[in-house]
Amino acid sequence: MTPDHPDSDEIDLSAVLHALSDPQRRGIVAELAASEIPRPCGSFAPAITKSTRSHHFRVLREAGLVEQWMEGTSKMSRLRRDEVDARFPGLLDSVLRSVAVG
Amino acid sequence: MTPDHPDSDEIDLSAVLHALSDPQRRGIVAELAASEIPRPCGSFAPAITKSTRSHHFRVLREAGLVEQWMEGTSKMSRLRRDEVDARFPGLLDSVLRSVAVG
DNA sequence: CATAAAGTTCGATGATCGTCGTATCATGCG
DNA sequence: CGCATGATACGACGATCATCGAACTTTATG
Repeated sequence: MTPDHPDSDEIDLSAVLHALSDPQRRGIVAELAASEIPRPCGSFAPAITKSTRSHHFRVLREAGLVEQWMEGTSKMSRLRRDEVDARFPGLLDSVLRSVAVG
Repeated sequence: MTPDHPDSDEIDLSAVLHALSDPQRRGIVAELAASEIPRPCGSFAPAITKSTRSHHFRVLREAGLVEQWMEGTSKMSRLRRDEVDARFPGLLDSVLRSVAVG
């Protein structure tokens, strides 16, 4: 796997919770969870700048929440649901359910 | 309720996740969940300073995770498990289970 | 090759964070 | 009252954060 993607068993709880504590990033994760088909970064959070979005994706990737790979000129993103679930069972589900609530 | 304690329906997800993203605070919450009987603040996280501990408890209280009240010269703390569960079902459980993992 | 599109990188800026030490406040006890 | 105890308030410090704009890289396409 490309660099900056931690292995399943190296996903850090503090990093995950910190990554999810930002509403912008939580929105990206929620969208990613809802679509299930990989999408380019640019199709998320259109209200913010390219550089800010790039920063958010880096945080998500380094926390282990998202896998990314190049496809042409686009960088695709996928939610690492299974890996996160394997490390912290139920955490992602409860957070995603909470996003819908409040 | 004393000030700085948000109502159940006002508990903010970002605040909760941010509060739980700090290992020190996560340890306090885990201890609080394990004991179930209220304990004074001073009996937690003995490695850090009083003022730092006071800061952490304020973050936890303002996030809605902990309720505090005075008892003599001690300030007691209780995990607001039911209130947090009512707002974000399963979230606290999954985080506490994750604390045990890694 | 030239241009366009999609992201990254690099400061920079203002805000927030975790930690500390000291001073302060409230309560209990002699 | 005077003193001890438990906790908060107030700066202060370095670190990190979210955001931005401008410059750069990479890939595709004319």
